[in-house]
Amino acid sequence: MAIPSKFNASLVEEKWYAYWMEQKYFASTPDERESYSIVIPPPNVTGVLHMGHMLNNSLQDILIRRARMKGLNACWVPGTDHASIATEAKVVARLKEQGIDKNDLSREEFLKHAWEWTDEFGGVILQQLKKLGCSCDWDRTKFTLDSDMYESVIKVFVDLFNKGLIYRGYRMVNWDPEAQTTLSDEEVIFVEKPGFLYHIAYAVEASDEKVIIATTRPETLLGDTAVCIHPEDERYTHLKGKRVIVPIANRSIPIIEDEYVDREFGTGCLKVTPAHDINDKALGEKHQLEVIDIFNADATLNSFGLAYEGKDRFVVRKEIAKELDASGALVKQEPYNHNVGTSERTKAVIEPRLSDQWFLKMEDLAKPAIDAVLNSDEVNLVPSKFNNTYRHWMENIRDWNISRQLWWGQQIPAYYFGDAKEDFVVAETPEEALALAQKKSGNDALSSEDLRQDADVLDTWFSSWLWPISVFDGIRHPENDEINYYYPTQDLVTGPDILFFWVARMIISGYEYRKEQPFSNVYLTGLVRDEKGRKMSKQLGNSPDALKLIEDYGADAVRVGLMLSAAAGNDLLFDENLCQQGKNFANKIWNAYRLIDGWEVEDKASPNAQNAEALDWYENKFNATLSTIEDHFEKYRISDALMAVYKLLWDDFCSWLLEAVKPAYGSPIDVASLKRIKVLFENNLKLMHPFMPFLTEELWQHMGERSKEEALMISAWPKVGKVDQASLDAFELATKIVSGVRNFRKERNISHKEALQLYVVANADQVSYHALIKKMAGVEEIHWVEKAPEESGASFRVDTFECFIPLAGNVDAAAEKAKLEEELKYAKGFLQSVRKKLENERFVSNAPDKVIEMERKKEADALEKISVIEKSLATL
RNA sequence: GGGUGUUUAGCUCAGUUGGUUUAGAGCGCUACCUUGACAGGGUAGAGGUCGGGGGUUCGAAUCCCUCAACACCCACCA
Repeated sequence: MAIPSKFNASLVEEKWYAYWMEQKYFASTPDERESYSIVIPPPNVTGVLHMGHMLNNSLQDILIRRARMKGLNACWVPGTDHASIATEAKVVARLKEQGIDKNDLSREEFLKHAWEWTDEFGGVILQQLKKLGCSCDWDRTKFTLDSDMYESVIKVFVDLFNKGLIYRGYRMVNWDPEAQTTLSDEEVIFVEKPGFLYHIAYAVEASDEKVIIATTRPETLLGDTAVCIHPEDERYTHLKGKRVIVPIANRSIPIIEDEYVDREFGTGCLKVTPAHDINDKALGEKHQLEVIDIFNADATLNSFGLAYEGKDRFVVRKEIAKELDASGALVKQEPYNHNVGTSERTKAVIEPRLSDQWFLKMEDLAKPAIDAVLNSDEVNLVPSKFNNTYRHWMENIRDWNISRQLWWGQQIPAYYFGDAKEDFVVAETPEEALALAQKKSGNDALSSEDLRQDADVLDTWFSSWLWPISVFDGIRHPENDEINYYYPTQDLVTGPDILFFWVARMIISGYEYRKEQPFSNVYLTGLVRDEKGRKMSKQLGNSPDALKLIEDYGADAVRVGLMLSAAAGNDLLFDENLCQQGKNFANKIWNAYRLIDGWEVEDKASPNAQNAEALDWYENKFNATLSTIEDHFEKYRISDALMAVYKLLWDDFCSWLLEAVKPAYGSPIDVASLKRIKVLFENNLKLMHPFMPFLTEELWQHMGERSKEEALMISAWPKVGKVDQASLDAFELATKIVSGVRNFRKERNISHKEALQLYVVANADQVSYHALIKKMAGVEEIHWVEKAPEESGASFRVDTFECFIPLAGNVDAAAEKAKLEEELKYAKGFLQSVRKKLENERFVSNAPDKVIEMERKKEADALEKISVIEKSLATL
């Protein structure tokens, strides 16, 4: 059967994926084997596969496939996240296109639209992961809003509330006026924006004097309830106890004193707006100031905005500046760059706002999670440099604002039954809530009609922080077989950008609800950047279409391309050339198979010398490499592991082994050698399979008739065999001789086809792999001699052995001499550097014996080499 | 402002507690070869005073100090 000379990925990928699925190879159920589980970082349900997903899911697939082959019960749980803000924003935008305003809909109507959207686009990303070859147990696919997952979240909320860890607080929060919801601190991105520092004069009451304050937000002066000076600022001492008039508003407010004021900044005089600035709020509380909130939820001004009511904050800023200028109150307006908080999702400028929110107390919860990473090593961050970042955040952790003013999410299970602040109960169901409310109010007549559930939903992360537990239903049924079997999971692969959002919180919930870490290792990938080092983004348009890449290069090639430059924790500069390299590699392996497959077989022939030598060596080399690969995997050096496989296959297997055993054209290979080669090739395929699942499965099936139970993906990972280091060293010497001869040919333009005679000044038993040297170097005969023959020819040196090749034609004596002299110069220089050390008494007396011994050996070798070169020079 | 980390060949990176030949890999580059697996191939080669300066040591890419550039995280002074 003719096999095409190029590997065509598109012809095999779908076939094998379907086959693996049919055979249920991805599925896992608890059994007597040891478990190995990974939970996927759930992508947004409406998301589309991008390079970051490709990277971390390739990594997860590599880990899970290897574990599976190692005989562990491997389980990779896939799923998606409802991503409350992002999804709700998309749904709102879509409704807007259809001419529907969210505010005109009831909660139920809106949720119906949101579910329609989810059903339509949701899970596309999971289908895309299949194209990449991901071996997830799809039967276990979870969605954070599935009813069981929803229930788990509610149960946890109620539990934490009952433990006194969740509380309701009137706090200043980050308000996104566009999404009209609260954001956690982590969702606020500070961006440096150009603005102005406005110097505004406030008239001192009952005086002609004015006091100048500096602000970047003149529009908030309508909410001012004090002006603050530093108590020891002599410039303002005379103003203590006086009052000033707020321009425009014409209100009288007090001058207060606080050391919070930085005397160096601006005018050293600060206006205080407790409703709209976190620091001002603190000042306001301290000095018991009035709070005037001037904004509506959409950041337009409310009735406190007076004439500006209904206008947007940024419009008002300009107009107020104008009005102040007109009245002479605007003293100065200088350009000033400052950091402005913006919403991660909507990019809107955040408005600090006071409102009722739900909070989770974090300090005590965080303690076991700090210990797990920093002391007990129950959770291991890879690379460990993130430990410091983790510590810093965890030790300064603040209470988590978990409520969001959205509809898409788990609705907070708090039920209000009266108007007083404490007239509410928290319960898993409305029925339980009613009972609790009746009890709390002492009013048995209270009916479900009288209960009003909190309108807010929970932060998305409040459901995903339970992910490793809830996917195994460990919240609702803490003793079920699955959670007991699969939890804790082993490895988590994700980006460092969600170390706090998600990873830290999962560790926290793990200890709170399972008394155990959720995973042992966290592999933190880097960001995928483009070849110029820029972050990939839609705006820049520099993010390649992930699916197009798979189409163009094949999934295996893209996986290899990504892994080649993906050291843990380091950003990777993605270059499409890497996919090309992956594709070339796939093709190389494909052709290695074609070669083996095309050989004629001779039943009777017994292995010739170089076949036996080469095969023995490769078995050895394979084991040595496997052992380093295992070491790389243990340290999560995945790209190093791949590189080791890459070199084993390309250099050792193809360039040395196959070239060595390749029969002459038209000649057959002996059956024994071929059999060994095939076994070795199959072992190679196993090592490559986690990286290139499709190609390897295809070739595995070509290797022979296989029954269904013999798919490569469930075959046994090779075990590290014995490594004979001396034999590997001997092979290396042989390859150096081969290289020497090749070099010799190249320098003199001697064709590879022309057979040469090789003289080596050595005993035959000092060098191994004679047959292999002859074949690979195109040498007809190796002569083991005591001294180079005195005839026309040229020499070269390998280690301390002199090699000589006679040449019938003219030898360029001058060129040979120059070359030898160059070599001599190097050897002498080297000798000198070694001797410098050895002649240093302090070195000899202080350095360990082993080091000195090594230096002496270097010296002896150099001396011998020098003498060999000098002898050669003399004969010229 | 505080913190963490990075800086080694043209590019992307290794270099494990300072010492196995005056630094390694992959890609790229150069020359040549190649009509019997693969031109997406082969063989060989060039290319680095390990960011600058100082120090410790018999010995430093590796440890210490200092400077510089870059990256990320945290906080945020109106």
